[in-house]
Amino acid sequence: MTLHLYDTLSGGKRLFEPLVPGHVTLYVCGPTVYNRIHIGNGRAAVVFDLLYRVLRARYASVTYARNFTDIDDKIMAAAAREGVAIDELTERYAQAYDEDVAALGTLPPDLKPRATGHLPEMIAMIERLVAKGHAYAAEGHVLFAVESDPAYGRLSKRSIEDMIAGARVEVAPYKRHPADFVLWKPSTPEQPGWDSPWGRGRPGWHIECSAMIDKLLGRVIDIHGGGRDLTFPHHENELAQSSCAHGGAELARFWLHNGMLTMAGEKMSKSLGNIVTVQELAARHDGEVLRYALLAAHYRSTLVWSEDLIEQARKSLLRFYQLLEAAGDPSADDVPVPESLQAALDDDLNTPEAFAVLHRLADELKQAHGDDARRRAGALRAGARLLGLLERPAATFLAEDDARRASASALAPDSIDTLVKEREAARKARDFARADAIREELFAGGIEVKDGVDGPSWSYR
RNA sequence: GGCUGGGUGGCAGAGUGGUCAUGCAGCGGACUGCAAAUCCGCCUACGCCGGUUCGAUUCCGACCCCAGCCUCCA
Repeated sequence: MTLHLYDTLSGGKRLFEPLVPGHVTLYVCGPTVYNRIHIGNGRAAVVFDLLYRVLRARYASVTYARNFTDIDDKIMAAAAREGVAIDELTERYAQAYDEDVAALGTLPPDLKPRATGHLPEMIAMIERLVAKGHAYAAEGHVLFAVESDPAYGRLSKRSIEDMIAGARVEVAPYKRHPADFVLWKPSTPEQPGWDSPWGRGRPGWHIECSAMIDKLLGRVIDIHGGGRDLTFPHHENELAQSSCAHGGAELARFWLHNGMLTMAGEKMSKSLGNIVTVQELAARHDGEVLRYALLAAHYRSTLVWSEDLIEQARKSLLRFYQLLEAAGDPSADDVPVPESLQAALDDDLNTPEAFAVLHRLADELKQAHGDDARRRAGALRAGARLLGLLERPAATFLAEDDARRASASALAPDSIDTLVKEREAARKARDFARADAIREELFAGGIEVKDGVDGPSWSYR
């Protein structure tokens, strides 16, 4: 079986094979650390975590790097607002990021480079671009000259002319061309800065990724990932810088971009303010449920985020875990990933198809008995594990889900037991009107009573 | 305004030139004192208009609508 991935640059699915056989290099644009991330940011982390897992299952060695942008004007503003030092602020939110994405079931990347740790590399790359005539200094700034790169615009599929036509920003007077972008900019004495050939200053946004990729992963990496909204200008500029600095070499062999999350028809974004943080969601929902919800759509399409989506995800996982428990909760160790599921993920990470496969496996498991059921449960779990799901003991998930229902219920367990006993007594006396009234009361309180052969039992609904 | 992508059943969301996505919700039946769970069945789909074709939701063209990007953004 072969892995096919959609590449933004070539505009289609292509067979993926690493440049160096058996070893994959993956770089994903991480967060600018100045606040808590929202669930849309979480989607990117989960999507590329899934890719990481699929690659690791397939290749002997995968190096996954995800950066922290820890120098940026928004960070400076946030630090000033909160009255804390910049490094304190960035450290706090870098840790918060790690916590948030861990809650979504992501594995830590192999490398987590920070921009502030790579100033010499950035300065060196800017110097190289200046020397090659791709960049120029002006009024303390260093700018990349887009006209020096005939291929500029190829990633986002727009021409320099298009960009000028749609320009909404005022063009700085020192730019030779309106689309030229900043590689280096001067800092005032109060602003953080580093000494450079162009005076004390700080890097532009895009150069860090180019410099860190070059240093940590090599000139040409296999896969570069990030959100769709990074395609332009961030990735376009990264590509221009790196390829111009490296004599035209491609920066990445595959460019992967995940789609956006929307809330009520609009993109969830910090600037629009229509965000819901991962922290807030994780307090109310199981992280695995959130992960399932994020993977419910194909990673390239827009996903409509809603409470209903979360509830659907919870119900699916509840069903899977209940079936696993009924089958003795077998482990997936040494169980191969079902072929149909592997095929779904190998087709550009088709998670909706993968979920359909899991539900089919679950249907078959439900019909099975004994050893056959155990075997099928193991297969279900092995498939789900590749998605980073169903990795906990079933009893753990079910108990935690129950606890969440319990805390949402108005009824205390004691009074529930009392009511259930009362109802059972009424049933014995064939006072069904009374029994049903109690059932209604419990139901209203979020409790479902089930009459089994061993007597009644109840659970949160 | 420019560029890119998309419009699938109540909702979410895959996919395909002619037999099924899948999940949730809903409806009917079996089972149950009644329910729940389970099982069986049902339901309404491919924005609009043309074209290609024996046949198009799927290919082509126009149109309408939506989203993303063009400014920090996953």
